[in-house]
Amino acid sequence: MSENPLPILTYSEENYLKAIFHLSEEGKKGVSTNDISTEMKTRPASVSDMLRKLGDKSVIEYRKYYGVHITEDGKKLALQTIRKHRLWEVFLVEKLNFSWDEVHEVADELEHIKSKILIQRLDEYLGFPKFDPHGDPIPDEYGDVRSRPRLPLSEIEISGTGQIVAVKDSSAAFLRYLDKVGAYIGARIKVIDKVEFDGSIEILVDNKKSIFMSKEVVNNILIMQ
Amino acid sequence: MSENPLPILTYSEENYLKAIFHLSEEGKKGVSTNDISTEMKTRPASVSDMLRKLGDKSVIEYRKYYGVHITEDGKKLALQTIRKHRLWEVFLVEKLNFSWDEVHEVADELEHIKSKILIQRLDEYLGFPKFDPHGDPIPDEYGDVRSRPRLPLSEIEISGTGQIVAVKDSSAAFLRYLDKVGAYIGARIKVIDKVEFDGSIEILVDNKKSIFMSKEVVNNILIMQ
DNA sequence: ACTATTTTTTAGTATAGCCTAAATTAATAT
DNA sequence: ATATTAATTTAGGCTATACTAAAAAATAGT
Ligand SMILES: [Mn+2]
Ligand SMILES: [Mn+2]
Ligand SMILES: [Mn+2]
Ligand SMILES: [Mn+2]
Repeated sequence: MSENPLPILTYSEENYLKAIFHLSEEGKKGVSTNDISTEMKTRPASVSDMLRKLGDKSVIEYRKYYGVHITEDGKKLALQTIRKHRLWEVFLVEKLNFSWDEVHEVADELEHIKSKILIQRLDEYLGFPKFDPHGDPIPDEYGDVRSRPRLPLSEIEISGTGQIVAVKDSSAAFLRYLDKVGAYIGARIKVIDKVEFDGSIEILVDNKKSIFMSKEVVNNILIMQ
Repeated sequence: MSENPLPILTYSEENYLKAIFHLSEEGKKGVSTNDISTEMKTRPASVSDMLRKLGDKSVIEYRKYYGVHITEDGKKLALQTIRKHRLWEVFLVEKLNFSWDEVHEVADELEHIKSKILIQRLDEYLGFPKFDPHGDPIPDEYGDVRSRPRLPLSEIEISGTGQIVAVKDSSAAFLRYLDKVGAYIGARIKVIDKVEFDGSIEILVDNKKSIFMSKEVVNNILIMQ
């Protein structure tokens, strides 16, 4: 049953693996060198180097020129890092009064602290939260994720209703925009109108405010119906 | 008044500088390459390399073959790292129920997280603590330290009394020994007897238990009278 | 199918941080 | 004062992670 122990990754390898994991989520195809390069803000040549290393450690399957697939071991490790990232985000928001647009960079550093007991105690201290401040599910220590069904706001029909459960984009700019228009995780929305021409829509938030949202915004809000 | 901004140090440079700062505390003389090498568990050749780099960044004064002195900038930076280290230690003990012998390694990682706001909020969240779990003073954000007068238990005369305010050695082995014999920060002690031959002493802790302590132990307990 | 374009990899270089072995300087002991 | 010893630095090498430029492979357009 229990195979070789999971390999130990460097700070940098953890970041690449996390990026590959996230890119794998969208679409079943292999992840391309260029996509990783864009995500990681490094040059493609550096990515090729790193892919060889991650391949050697068996956290990805790497066939030159054909993109990469994450392995089971890779998934476990990526989910551990994601778990830490999201728990720290909860800590920052719930305990240190950070706003949801301030936590990402700091969590990107904190996620690499290596101490099993630290994360267990943190989890306990936070009351075993299931979702982070952006609505993303927090994997348990075995990497199991209880994700709720969710779909982009753009897919909701006119007069359809639902609740904002997560955001796809965690950039400060986007989150501050949401703050400005009064949108937040948990808000109830109703689609009033959809403009086919530009993909924009009009919605009602908490049955109070009517807001126009561009396609870019609408694609990054996730709804549970 | 305000000079050039302080240089940005790498993770490794921060660790070396912190070590140099601590070694500077004991005795006014320059810190030797060998002492740093011992403290950092790296070879002297690696230390020489690093001293050149730290000298280039003006956080130490480096004269080849004559040991190093830390500069004002260096002191400020070292104290910032120490502040972070000790605040995280308080967090781990007070909030996450770590025992005082478990916090050192984790804090040695956490101390490098770069976020001013994080440390300010953490400080506030902890209630602006003045001392860490080992009794060491926590510098404020300007590097000012309000240290209390303290001297090694070995210096207390027979029938002298005092309170344990800090420990010099923060190793798990030493701290667990103190737990075992019922010594802790804040405990009141009275020296019953001193053995000149081996430097050991007999003390009364909280007027209850009589304990024999070796020279090694006695040198690492700090007392306020 | 063949060429043009895009993507990816390789080759070669740089920096940080470590190492060992050799050379150099300082300290010490007679 | 000189010789021996100890401390320190230099030289050269290794690995990790980046980079640019060039080569190679895959893909797209006709
Ligand atoms: Mn990260
Ligand atoms: Mn998040
Ligand atoms: Mn450290
Ligand atoms: Mn401490």
